[in-house]
Amino acid sequence: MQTISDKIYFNKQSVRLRGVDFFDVCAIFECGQAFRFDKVEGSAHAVEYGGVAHGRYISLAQDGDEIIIYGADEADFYNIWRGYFALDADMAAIRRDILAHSDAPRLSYAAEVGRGIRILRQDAWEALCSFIISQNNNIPRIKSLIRALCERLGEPIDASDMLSHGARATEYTFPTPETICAAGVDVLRELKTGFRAKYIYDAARRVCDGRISFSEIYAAPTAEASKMLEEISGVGPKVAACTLLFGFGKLDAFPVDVWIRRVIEKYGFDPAALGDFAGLAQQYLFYAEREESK
DNA sequence: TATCAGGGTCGTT
DNA sequence: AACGACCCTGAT
Repeated sequence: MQTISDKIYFNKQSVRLRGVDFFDVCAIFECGQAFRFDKVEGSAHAVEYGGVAHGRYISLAQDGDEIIIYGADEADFYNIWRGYFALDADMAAIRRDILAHSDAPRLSYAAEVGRGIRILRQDAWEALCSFIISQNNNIPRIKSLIRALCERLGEPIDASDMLSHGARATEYTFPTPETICAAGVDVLRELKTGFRAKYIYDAARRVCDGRISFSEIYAAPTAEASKMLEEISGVGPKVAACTLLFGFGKLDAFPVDVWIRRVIEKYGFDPAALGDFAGLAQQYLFYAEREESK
């Protein structure tokens, strides 16, 4: 197991890590991989983001190389958050591998801009559903649609002790495929998901009746896993790649979206043969391009 | 107020 | 392989 950080301190409701490198809370949550975390305004820390993942509300604060996870104890840290935040990944080695596969100046630049990005290990169903919603949509609306979906069909979480960390008194889990099946496609329409309603419903149906098997997708190589996901109506190569990258930990998945097309066009960037960690390279390029457009 | 575009995909040529 | 349609809304 890779060294997580120099020191870890556990309290009843928080975990503090010191000496963490390649970890930028702002970049992690602003690079468009997770839609349920928001910046905590008026935080006592330099940066703090709060949100729900794996059925729990937490916030992640950062001051320099010190990270604090609020709302987590030692058991949660080892069972959930160490993996979720990829704290066991050898980022230096991964970055060396990426840069050894391509000497494109734009990539080395973007890898510096996005130095602190980590690919979060999100729940597979949540990732699938979220990136179905993301198609032909903008990030603010994607976030508000997902919030509405969770408030309507998710389970309430008592987050009253996290109010000072950006939580509402009640937060909601991401709804299961079973819940979405039971609710029906009309509920998804009411939430104004538009033409995506039938796609979300089809995905839920296929997961519930076993036509989509997450364990088979996990076991399959990325190209085959993508074909399995593409059986779902409304899932093409891009949504499948995002699902595999963020929900199944397949770091070689390389989502090609409008921003990456732009990078390929503008810089003559060649995305072929980026290696086993192409997905992180994609996040570097995506993040750098979007930051520049602001 | 009007128009464009948004982390794409589908159905039709 | 190319092209328009698609729900709705954030941005200009």
